Amino acid sequence: MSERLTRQESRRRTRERLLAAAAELFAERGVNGASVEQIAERAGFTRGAFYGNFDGKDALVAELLQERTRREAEEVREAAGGAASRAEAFAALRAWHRERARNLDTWLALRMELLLHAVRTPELRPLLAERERLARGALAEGVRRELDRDGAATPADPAFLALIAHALEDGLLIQRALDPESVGEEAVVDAVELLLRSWTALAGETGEGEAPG
Amino acid sequence: MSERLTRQESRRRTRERLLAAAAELFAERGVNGASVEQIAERAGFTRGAFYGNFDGKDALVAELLQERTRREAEEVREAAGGAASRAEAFAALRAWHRERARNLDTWLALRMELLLHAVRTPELRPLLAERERLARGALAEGVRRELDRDGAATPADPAFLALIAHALEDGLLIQRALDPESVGEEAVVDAVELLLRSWTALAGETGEGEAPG
DNA sequence: GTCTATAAAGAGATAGAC
DNA sequence: GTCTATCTCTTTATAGAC
Repeated sequence: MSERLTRQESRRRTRERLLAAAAELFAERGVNGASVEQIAERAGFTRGAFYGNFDGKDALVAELLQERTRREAEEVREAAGGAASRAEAFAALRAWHRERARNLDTWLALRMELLLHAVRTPELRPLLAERERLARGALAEGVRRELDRDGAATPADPAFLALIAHALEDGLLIQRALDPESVGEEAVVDAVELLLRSWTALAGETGEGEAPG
Repeated sequence: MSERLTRQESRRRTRERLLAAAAELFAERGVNGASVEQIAERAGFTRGAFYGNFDGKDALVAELLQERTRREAEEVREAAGGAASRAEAFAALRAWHRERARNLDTWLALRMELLLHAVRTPELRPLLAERERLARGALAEGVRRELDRDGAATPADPAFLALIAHALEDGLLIQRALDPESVGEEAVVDAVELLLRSWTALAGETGEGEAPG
């Protein structure tokens, strides 16, 4: 029985190495630009091992997408859990984005590759959509809390404010990837902070304590 | 001489049809997923015509990227030119985005394909970066004008506000492509309007007539 | 300028040995 | 489970006819 577990474990490790190699190559050369042979080779195997563990490239892509989506969803849950104060929340956000800024091109390329794949593969779309909804939901909770802390009413549907904040991540990272000179490393966090401040101001102006939506 | 013009004209038309076919296929199947033969066939030719007009697929991609970039830069210039009132400006923006929303998937996929290609091709990056700078510059002008109209000071560097508004386009379109249920057709325009209103509020609160950065 | 034919390389996938 | 060998199809690119 312990031998069986070892075999399962070995299989799991091989699959993981193949998935990691695929992620690298997809970022570098695109999903279509990376061949099965290149993926297997970077993982330290040959094509035989690949086909022994995956039904084909499409199956691997689908699994990679699921893996990354699940991992990101977990990170969102963790991030939403911690952070008692506003300062803490922003410190965490800053750390998170500094890490991401370090290998922006790689990370963004992979996200966009998987995203394009999902947009073109109807059965995978709900998976991505669910992850995005989750992230926006957590953000909406945070926005509501922050505005509450200031005693301000929410100046618009919190879900819409969260959508704006969330969408800004992709948008600003794209701008930075194209033109690093014009977009600072901390643009995302700076922008979210500015938005929160301005929404607080807007809420104060629109009427204290009013609660729309 | 008129014969020469005719030949030039004919060549130009062929190249344009090839470029248009390539744009369609890149959006549908990705740059790497679309073969030269498929491109030529959709344009109504064979591979021979393709290689008679382009040095290869890479050359066509580079040219497509330049063409699309130039066209978008022109649109930005036109949009920046017209629009006397705020209402006019938003009406134009709304029309523009309604049109874009109609074939969102196609448009976004092509933009992201070209964007990925540019990120991976160092010599093409400045081209894209320039176009983005131009768009942000025009937006910055618009933001400044709108806030001025309200007699409000600009609550932050107008370039940064413009960056936020501009980045939101990509970000929100991505969210809508993944999850149309949760993101309205007019999300982009609605968001920009909300941002303008909240920045006005923030400026009023921070101190009337102050002009930072 | 565009077509047909073809060379040469690369891709995904399977079979059989170990 | 992984490797080597092999099949088949697709791809890029070139040459030569028209």
